[in-house]
Amino acid sequence: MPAESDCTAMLDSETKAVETPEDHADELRLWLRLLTCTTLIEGEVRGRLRHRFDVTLPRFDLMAQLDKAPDGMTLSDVSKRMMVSNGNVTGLVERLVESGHLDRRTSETDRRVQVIRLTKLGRAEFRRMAAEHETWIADLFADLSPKDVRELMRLLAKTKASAQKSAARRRP
Amino acid sequence: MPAESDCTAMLDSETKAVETPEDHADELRLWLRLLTCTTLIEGEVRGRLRHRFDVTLPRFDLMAQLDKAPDGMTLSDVSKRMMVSNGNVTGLVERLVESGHLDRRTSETDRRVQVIRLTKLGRAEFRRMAAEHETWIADLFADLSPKDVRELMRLLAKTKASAQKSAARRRP
DNA sequence: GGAAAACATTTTAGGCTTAAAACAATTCGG
DNA sequence: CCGAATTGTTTTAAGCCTAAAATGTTTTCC
Repeated sequence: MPAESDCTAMLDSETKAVETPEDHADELRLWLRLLTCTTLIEGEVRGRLRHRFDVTLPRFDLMAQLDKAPDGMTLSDVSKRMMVSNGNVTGLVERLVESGHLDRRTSETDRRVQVIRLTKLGRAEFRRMAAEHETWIADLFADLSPKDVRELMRLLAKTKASAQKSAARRRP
Repeated sequence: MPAESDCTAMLDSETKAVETPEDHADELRLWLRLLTCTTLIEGEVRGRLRHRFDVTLPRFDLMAQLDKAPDGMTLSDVSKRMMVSNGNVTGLVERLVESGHLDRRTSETDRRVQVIRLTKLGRAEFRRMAAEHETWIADLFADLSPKDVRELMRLLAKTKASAQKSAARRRP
C-alpha cells in the first residue's frame, strides 16, 4: 500500500479513530431525525388502528403481507418480509388463526413448512382497514409536495442500500 | 365559501372517499420505505450494542438522554423525549438503577417527581459506547454525500412537521 | 380551607420482540 | 445410502411496550 496524503477513503475505522477522530454528528442527527419521524408516524397509526378497528399494528402488518400473496406464504417468508424474528411470527400467527383471520396448513411437499393465508373474513377485514389506513398515511404526509415525496423516496433508497452494504460488511 | 372547480384542497376525507377515491400509493410506498430504513438500521445498531457491550437499545437510548442532562431528568421528561409510555420508563429505570448505571431520588420540592441521573459508572460506560456507536452510524450512512445528508435532514424535518400537524388535527 | 382538577408515577394485563436453543424434516456429499 | 449440514419452525427466557386504571401529590379556584 503506497503512502497517502489524502487517506480518508483508505483507512479502516480503528485507524480513523486514532489518527483523526472525525466528526459524525451530522449523520447521528440524521439518524435521530429518521427515528423520530418513524416513531411519530408509527405511534399515530398504531393508535388509530386500535381505536377504529381494535387491531394491533403487527397484526395489521402481517395481514398486509398476506393480502399481497393470494397463494399464501411460509412463516419464513413472512419473517423476512416483516424483518422480525421467526419466533415472533409464530406467536402472531397463532393469535390470528385463533381469531379466524388466518388459515394455516402444513405444506404437502415439505413437512417442515407452514403455509398461511388470509381467510375470507381476514381478507375482508384487512381491505376495510387498509382503505382507511391509506388515507391516514396520506394525511400524515400531506404537507410534502409530490416532488418532496419523489426526492425522499430517492434518498431513502440510497440510505437503505448504504445501510445494507454496511450491515453486510460486518456479517459477510 | 365560493364554488370550486378544482376542489381537492377543500374536501374532507369522507367526501374524497366518495367522490374521488384518490390514489395515495406514493405516500404509502414512502411510508413503507421510511419504515424499512429505520427497522434496518435499528436492528443493526441493536445487534452491535448487544455483541460489543451486552446492552439493549432502550437502555442505551435512555442513557443517551441522561448524558445530555447533567442535572438529571424527571421520568416524564424522559418519557416525552423517548416517545415511549410512562410505564415503560418505570421498568427501564428500575433495571438501570439495579445495575448501578442510574441514580434515582425523589424531588425535594415535589414529592410526586422522581429525578434520575447517570452514575459515574453509567456515564463512563455510556461515553465508551457512544463513541463507537457514532462510528456505526457514520458507516451505515457512508454512501450518502454531505449534500444527501443535508437534503434528507430538510425533508425529514418537513415530514416530522407534517405528521405532527396531522396528529394534532385528530387530537386537538 | 377544601373539593376538584391536574399531574407524576406505578401497577396491571396483555401483547410484542428478540436471541438462542431445541426440534423436525430435507438436502447434500461421499 | 447414510451421516452431516442445512432449512423451517417452535420453544424458552428475558425484556420491551402499551393503554388503562390506580395511587399519591400538588395546584386551582371557589
